[in-house]
Amino acid sequence: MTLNQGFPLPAEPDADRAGGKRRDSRIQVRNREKILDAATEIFSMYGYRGATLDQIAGKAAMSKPNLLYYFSSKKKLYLAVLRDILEIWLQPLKELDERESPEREISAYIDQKIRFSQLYPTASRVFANEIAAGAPVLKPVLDSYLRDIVKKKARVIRKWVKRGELADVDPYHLIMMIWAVTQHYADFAVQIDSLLGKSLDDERFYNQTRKHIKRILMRGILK
Amino acid sequence: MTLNQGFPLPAEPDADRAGGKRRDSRIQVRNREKILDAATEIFSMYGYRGATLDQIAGKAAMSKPNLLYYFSSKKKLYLAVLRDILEIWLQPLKELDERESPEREISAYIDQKIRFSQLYPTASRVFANEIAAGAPVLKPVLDSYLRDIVKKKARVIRKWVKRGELADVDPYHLIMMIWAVTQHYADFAVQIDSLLGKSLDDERFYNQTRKHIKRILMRGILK
DNA sequence: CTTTAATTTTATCCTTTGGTAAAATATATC
DNA sequence: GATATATTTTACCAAAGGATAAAATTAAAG
Repeated sequence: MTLNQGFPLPAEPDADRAGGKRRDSRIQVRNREKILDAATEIFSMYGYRGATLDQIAGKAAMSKPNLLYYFSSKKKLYLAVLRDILEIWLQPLKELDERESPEREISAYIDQKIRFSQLYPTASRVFANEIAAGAPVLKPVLDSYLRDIVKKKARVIRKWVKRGELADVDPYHLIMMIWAVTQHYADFAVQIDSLLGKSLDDERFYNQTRKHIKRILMRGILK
Repeated sequence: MTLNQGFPLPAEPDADRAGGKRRDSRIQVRNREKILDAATEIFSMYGYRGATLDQIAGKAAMSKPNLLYYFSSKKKLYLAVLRDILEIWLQPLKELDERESPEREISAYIDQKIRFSQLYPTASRVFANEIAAGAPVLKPVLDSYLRDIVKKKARVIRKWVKRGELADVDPYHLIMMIWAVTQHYADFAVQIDSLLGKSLDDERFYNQTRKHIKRILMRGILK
């Protein structure tokens, strides 16, 4: 199943690495990573427009011009962040396999999505922010790439339904329910912390959440 | 059941209406409303920090100083928007009534939430943005007011479980699943439009979505 | 029609922000 | 350790953004 040829965002026309020849030096790699982490966090809170390079530079513990040495513009930095996110966000869906049982496959899918929310809550929020802003950058990806994958996977689910292994559910709505519920725990982490004093970082809470989501959803869709 | 005494956000210390005595004139009311609508839309896309008064004024078809005549600062405007949202956002949950059957009550609750997503998708996104930003304004509300309501309603759900009218679900997770799924259709409307070419504005799609969500969730939680 | 108060516009201020230039410093290689 | 290259710092700039002042206009009341 080879659809995973690289991430479908405009390959940065180089430029992004403002520096010179001796590429990928130790310090280069480390600093780019530091910046991407900081940027993800700040973008996740304030969105593209609301984030400032000063904030990001601050969080990455370097000066703004220094940051701009690694990513020559705010836009390029944002694209780099989105590209990283998209890659890991898309992966799990691609793996739904009709030859396996829906019970096993959907269960595994939910596991992967909730794991993503646990591991990359900020990434999830950057994504949510981008969508809320009208997906100015990701729109083309949603309209083509994601659309195709989802369509393909909807067919898989439909096949399960036809085979009688699954209740008569609409594949698209099912996929979106899974996205909604799993992402919620990342996107609304602050709210959840206010209400329960818990987060997915807490391994006990993580497992309780995971099992609970699966229990309700699986009961809801299995025959 | 009187908990609904006014919205729990700091009552703006007047000031907000910059003008003089003859309050609530026709034009006053109309313009404040125009501004609140425009602000909700812009805040919903870019969050508090990312939104600009120029954009909002533009959308409200007036000049920035004119806007500031009605709301004396960006912060005050944001508070006014949040206050409106919170009020309608909180209402439905308050209505869960243990004396009725869970089937009926939860079904009605889902209906109200999805209706909210249909009627006020921008409001939903402003809320989501505020949470993503760390709830700088709403934190106190989440920590006190919302917390109390949810705790109270969790008790209602727990009672249903004890009575054997509901499967053994965790009340908090159930509430959050409902929030997650219903809000998703507002918060990720752009994504849904990309994937399905549909929105809740489409009455057919709205009903299909509503029924589908309810079918899966109710199957998942009813005995 | 005046007069008074409410609304809108114009001009302007100060701060923040994304970005650049160039000097200074550190790092690697010979 | 000298030289070339990579990295960081310092100083700045132009545009955008929130906000204010005061003049100009419009609407209400008598």
